[in-house]
Amino acid sequence: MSSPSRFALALTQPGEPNHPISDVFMNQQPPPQSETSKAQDSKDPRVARREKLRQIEARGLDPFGVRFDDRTMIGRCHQLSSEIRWTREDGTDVPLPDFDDPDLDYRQWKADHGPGTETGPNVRVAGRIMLARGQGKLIFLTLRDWTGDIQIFIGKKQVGDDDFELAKLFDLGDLVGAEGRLGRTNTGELTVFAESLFFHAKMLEPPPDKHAGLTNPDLRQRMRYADLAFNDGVLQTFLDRTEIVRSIRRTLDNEGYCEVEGPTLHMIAGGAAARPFATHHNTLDMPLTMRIALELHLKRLMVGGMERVYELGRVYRNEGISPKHNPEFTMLECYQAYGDYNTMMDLTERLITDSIEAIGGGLIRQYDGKTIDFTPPFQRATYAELFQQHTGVDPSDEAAVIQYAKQIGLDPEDTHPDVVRNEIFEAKVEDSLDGPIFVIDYPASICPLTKRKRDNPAVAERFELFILGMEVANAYTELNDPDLQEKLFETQLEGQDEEDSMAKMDHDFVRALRHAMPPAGGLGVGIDRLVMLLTDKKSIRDVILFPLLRPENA
RNA sequence: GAGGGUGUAGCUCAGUCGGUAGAGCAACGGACUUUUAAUCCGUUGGUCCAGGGUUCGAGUCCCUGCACCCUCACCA
Repeated sequence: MSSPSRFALALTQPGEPNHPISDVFMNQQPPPQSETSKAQDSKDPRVARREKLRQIEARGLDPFGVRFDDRTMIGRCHQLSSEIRWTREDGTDVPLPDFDDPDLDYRQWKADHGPGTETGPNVRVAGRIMLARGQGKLIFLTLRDWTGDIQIFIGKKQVGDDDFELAKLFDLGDLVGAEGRLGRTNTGELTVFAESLFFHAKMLEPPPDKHAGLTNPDLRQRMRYADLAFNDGVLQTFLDRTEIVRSIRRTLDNEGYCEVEGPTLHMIAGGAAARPFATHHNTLDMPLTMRIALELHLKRLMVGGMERVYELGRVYRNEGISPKHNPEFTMLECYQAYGDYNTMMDLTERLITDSIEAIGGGLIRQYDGKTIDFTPPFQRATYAELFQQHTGVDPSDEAAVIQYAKQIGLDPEDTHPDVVRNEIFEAKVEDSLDGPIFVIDYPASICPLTKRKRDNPAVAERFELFILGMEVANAYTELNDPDLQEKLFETQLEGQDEEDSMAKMDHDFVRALRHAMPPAGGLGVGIDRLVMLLTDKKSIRDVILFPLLRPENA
């Protein structure tokens, strides 16, 4: 976080002038007693922080601050550094040296070019104290807001005895403010030379290790606020996630899509194969499930005339937790009337390349030490081709497929041949798909919501996008034939448990299709996995702010 | 669900063969007006995840439980 964030909007802050807290806040109340005063508490760093809080109050300041207007965001300070001038006594400006040069000795440079004076714009910054270096009657702080870090110079002579006493009550993690001139220290570091100080909020808990941060993964997830505040890059990852989601909305909005909000409580958890969370409505005395997909309601809307429609929202699947699975996760589903799965392939590429543009870093990216080239068009290959390539077995040769399944330890008995094929595909092909690659044309019987190819009803017009073995997107030419849909809902594939089936009878959905849904392409994207890939994060928990955890031990 | 790993100071981590509980950072006291994870001197700080067992003696060995991580299974 030492470089300014690309969250450009945050660099300016609306507001009115305000006043140092000492002018507007006079707290005459006695300081509150700390909750406990047991002997062992003297060992606890929290006690020292409570004591400083009391002393801040005793100085007539609110240890939890007041409004602070006309703030200069720290990223903006870095931009304003170009306004720093070095003026000789004769009034001429000397161009400043290159402060990025690690060998620069600014003290020497000033001696060589002086005598003169450095001037710079006045700024008012606020943020969290990340580092503090005391040096007698001097204190250096490293202050961080969400646009970057900057150093604050606090000299006893410069801020006065009063503010210097206040600065001695600062702890790592406190939120403070400073007003003063922007300039450079002898080493050339951009610095706010404080003339007055402000106190905004006391951190009463001890901060994590100032260098290592909070590394305990359990604590990082339970105390995400501390993870965000003290671990480098965490905030940026989540800001990147926001940028990716914004970009996806922008891309779809620009293409004329309309965003909607479907119900999250479903009577029938359809649209995907997954176990749902069960819940209950009391007044209606009715069992309900949390949605596992967005699909069936968005298609109902296409029947109603929403020709380009999408929803970007949370779905819930009551299944295992792993580095790639969280019980609730974010899906995008979008549907385009009169399109097909090829339409959605092109759209998928635009959604991803636009997202990359939004967070920067280029189309060729690193993930876990591997390189992913997102330059479109992405590779395309059929399911059957890849099957043949990776297994050496012709997927249309049923006997050979069964033979191969037994060979790799699968049990093909009483199981539909397409399910067997797919188990082989998942076991032997998916993991080696580095991609980005569109796998197209799936066996029809495992795709009950997908239109079949006109010339080959055994194949469904479906693709999945794989990147480094991870399924990122899934799309169909949507099945809009109500009679076939009803039939597919009735067909339970052999060897498949009911809860594993995507085909759950939904009479209302079939009735909707009977009102005529236009031929359409539909796409689903796992947003969390896309964010993982674009931000180089190995665990879905690193891109979900508050992943599901077991309750904390008391 | 199975296997493996981890759990020690506020944080990050050592802890040998079973023999008085350690370091760095943070905190507290002191020196220092251009530092950069500031430095230097000094001090304080422990339910060794929980419970049980073996033992003269357990952070260490054994059993049970809990939490987290990893791999696998499940899960498009």
